Amino acid sequence: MSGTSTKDRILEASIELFSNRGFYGVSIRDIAKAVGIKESSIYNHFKSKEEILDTIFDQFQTAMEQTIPSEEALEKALGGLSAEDFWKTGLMNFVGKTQTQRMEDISKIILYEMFRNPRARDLAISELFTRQQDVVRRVFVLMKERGLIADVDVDALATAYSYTMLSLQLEMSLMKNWGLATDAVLEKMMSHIRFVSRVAEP
Amino acid sequence: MSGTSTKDRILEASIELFSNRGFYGVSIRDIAKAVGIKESSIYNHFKSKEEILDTIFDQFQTAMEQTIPSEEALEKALGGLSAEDFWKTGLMNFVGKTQTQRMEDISKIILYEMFRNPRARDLAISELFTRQQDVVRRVFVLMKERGLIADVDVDALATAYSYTMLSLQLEMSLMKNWGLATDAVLEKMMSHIRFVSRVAEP
DNA sequence: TGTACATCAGTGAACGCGCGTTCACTGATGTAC
DNA sequence: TGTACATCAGTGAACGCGCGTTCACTGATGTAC
Repeated sequence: MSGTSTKDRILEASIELFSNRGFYGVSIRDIAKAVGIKESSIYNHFKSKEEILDTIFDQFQTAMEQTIPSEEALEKALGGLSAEDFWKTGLMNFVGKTQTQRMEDISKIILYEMFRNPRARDLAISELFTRQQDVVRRVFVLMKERGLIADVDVDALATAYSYTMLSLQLEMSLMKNWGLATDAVLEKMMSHIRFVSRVAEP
Repeated sequence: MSGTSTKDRILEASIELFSNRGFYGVSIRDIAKAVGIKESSIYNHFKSKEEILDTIFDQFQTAMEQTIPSEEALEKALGGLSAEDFWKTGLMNFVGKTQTQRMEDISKIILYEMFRNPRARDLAISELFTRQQDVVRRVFVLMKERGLIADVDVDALATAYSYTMLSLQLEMSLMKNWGLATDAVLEKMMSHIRFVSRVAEP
């Protein structure tokens, strides 16, 4: 299986290390040790340390672009759910999925590096800030069409929803990082969903 | 004047450098060059590079604790303003003040380091996440007492307001960092204030 | 007032160390005939 | 089937470099008598 090639193992280890200590806090020797090879072997798979980061960003971007839901997918996901239940279901899927751990780690790397790495900056703007808000906005538009929410400003509603969630995700990520309890943050997320749903009630 | 002592100049330069390149991205030689002294001179003022960071965090914490407004100060600031005008005034003060540039830079350092530095983690939780929300909550309580806002859940309202602003401040900080236009982010802030005010209208 | 001494910020040279990267190599595996 | 050769992942040793920090020093300023 291709999932266990040395190249992939280098990427896995790098994501885990970079997300905890930042790109500059991790050495090629750290990565090699985590993979179980010698540092010179890394260069059989990547031209430089920078290229490892680039490859991680490439994979993230591809994965994010593939997760943009189509209009049909959104309608199907919404199904017969109320606004509140829809967001709660989405949140539980997000929290429960182990698959998102990888994406969460890469998001952390992007937040780390966005102030000095132009690629990370672009990904932060397009994927973390803009994309998330955009999907949320499309869902609210759909909900409005179906009469699930009142005739409110969907842009402002999407900002209030997604930007709050972004901060809460950051706080959640920080808690997890240090092994602290995440209950309070999760409760804040649920409470925020209830609040936004109530505010937009038809 | 004490503001131009070598020690203070080292702190100033460190804040500027750390906030742009992170603690590990800046060397003692970088700091010395920015101040205009030799690297060995740094050690006449600080025991180690780590101690510079600690001192910066100390100053930040002291400054933050001094800016907790008293109940009287809040009442006075609210004056006869409407909810919307109060927040807009606060935002313009925040954006306009050059004095906050320093605090903004240190906030950036804290966000940078909070995943690996325990002190930064504690400051992030207490000063960036909790404190801001708490002051906002107190303002909403006051507004509710005066009938300026409806009988809504002030905790949820404070979360929606302050956590959204936190993300927007992060986005603003990113834009400024790269010399990109901040108009769109500022407009999002204003629009969010209008939205929250409308939502809580009595 | 002048002299002797203490204090203190700044300096230049050096230290040991970990960094990213290179390179000649080894040994296993695949391919051609 | 066996032999010759190419390919390729992994290795150990070494490189030049920048890092944080130390240390003996210098020269200016302050203090005591």
